[in-house]
Amino acid sequence: MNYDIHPSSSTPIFRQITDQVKRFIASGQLKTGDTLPSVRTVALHHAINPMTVSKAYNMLEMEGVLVRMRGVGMVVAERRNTARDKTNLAMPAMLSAAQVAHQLGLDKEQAIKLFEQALKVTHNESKKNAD
Amino acid sequence: MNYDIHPSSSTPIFRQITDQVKRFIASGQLKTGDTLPSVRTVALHHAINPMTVSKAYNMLEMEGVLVRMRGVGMVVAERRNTARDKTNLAMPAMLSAAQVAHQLGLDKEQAIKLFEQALKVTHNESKKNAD
Amino acid sequence: MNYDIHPSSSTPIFRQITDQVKRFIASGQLKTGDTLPSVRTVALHHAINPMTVSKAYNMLEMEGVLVRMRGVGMVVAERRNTARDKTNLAMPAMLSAAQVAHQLGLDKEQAIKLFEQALKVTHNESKKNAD
Amino acid sequence: MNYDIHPSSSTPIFRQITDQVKRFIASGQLKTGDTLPSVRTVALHHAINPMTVSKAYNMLEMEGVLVRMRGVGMVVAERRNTARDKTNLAMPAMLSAAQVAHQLGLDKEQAIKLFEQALKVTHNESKKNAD
DNA sequence: GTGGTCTAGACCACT
DNA sequence: GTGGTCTAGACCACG
Repeated sequence: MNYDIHPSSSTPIFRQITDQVKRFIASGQLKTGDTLPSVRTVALHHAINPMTVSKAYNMLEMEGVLVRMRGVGMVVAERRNTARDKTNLAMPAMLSAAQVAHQLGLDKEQAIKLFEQALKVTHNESKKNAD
Repeated sequence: MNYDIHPSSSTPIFRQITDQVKRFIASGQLKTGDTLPSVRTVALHHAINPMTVSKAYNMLEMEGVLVRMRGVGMVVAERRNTARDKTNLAMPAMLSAAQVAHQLGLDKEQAIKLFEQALKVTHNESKKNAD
Repeated sequence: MNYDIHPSSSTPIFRQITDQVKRFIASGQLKTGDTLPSVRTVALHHAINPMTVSKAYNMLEMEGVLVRMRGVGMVVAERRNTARDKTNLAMPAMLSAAQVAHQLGLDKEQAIKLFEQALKVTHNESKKNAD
Repeated sequence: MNYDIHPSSSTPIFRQITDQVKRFIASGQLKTGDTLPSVRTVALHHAINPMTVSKAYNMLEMEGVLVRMRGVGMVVAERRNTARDKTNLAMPAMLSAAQVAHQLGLDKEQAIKLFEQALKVTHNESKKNAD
């Protein structure tokens, strides 16, 4: 289970982490009781500030997504209704991609073609990272 | 031609302006050679600072969307809408949407279905704004 | 005798005119007593504001380069020492080109090669305009 | 690493900064990954407004010269100095120098001779500044 | 600690 | 009339 961090992205790093944790839970890659990678591990692995990771985990704890277990670390809290979660979590990104396509005057077919390309790229990337 | 400014929004005012100008151009409401409302006009009309408007116009000039014509104002630049340009502009948003879909464990069909919904929503939004 | 005006250039239009008039005189294309194209002609031909042309001519008159003759227009004033003038007039542009080349880390040969290309382009342009 | 700021110069302060940063990079005093002096530091040190410095850094970021690293500051971006890039960057200045030469009636040899002089001057200037 | 955004108001250059 | 530049000072987000 690896985070995909882009330090130069316009979205804050802590936001990238919280969003991805939520998505991993919704997709079932993280289940209730699973422990998350430690703050130190993540910070070292991605060369980012531990405070940033800690902040992300804290926010997830405050939202009730994670629970802090002494001596263990952060673990995934009780599972929620994932079907609906998935849509809710996916829509913002979908909408912004759709908006961009619309502003560029792309028609439906062109937009979907590009999106399919992006899916392919993403799929390949994740395989590469798994090595 | 009026901008829709929300000073309390989390997206910076200058960004709201740049986005809308791009949208106006993409939709054909602004065509090559058209002059934009002057910095002062916009600033007075929306009770915002001229610098803010100026910054927005400036960025659009640097992106090649507008051209500054001395003593005239900002003018819509020649549109060089290569297919390649469009792809380059669209890919970042497409990739982030694809990443979200992938991390949620959606398969290709589900992802595209959500994307089509987003396209529909965006389409309707733009029609509403045109009223 | 045609001016080469670039309204979108960063150097003001009136400056472009004054500089070119001086160069034409230094090169002998304009001699003492020659009349310059009228403000109206220039303004119409290049689609610029007559006030701008007038301002340029006025500044040249104040510098003693031109003389205003009633009913005739602006005529070239007494001739100056052109050999030295040429160098003085040419150096600023040469220096800025040299500076750019230097900042880009080009060596002497590369810089001169580019400059020769530019000379060729300029030469061809002027032939085209003469048609 | 210190900027040389002349507030009374006719060239805008932000431009003085952008030019110098580019020069530092071209000369190797700043290398990929180096962090620049912070906006506040520069502003305090030269008694100028932070916004002015910020604007300069911003423009360099948009040009791809710098990269903004969150919580770290501005960092020199990867240098992709294609020969083609260089030509594109150099040509405008070359063309305007060539135009001047042409309008002064200089032939190719004379023009190149002047350009070589300018190169020499520029070269000496840069050595002087390096002291 | 870093940069980003905005305001209010001034002065300048160009057309 | 147009936009450009700068100042002084405030508040925010991120790491």
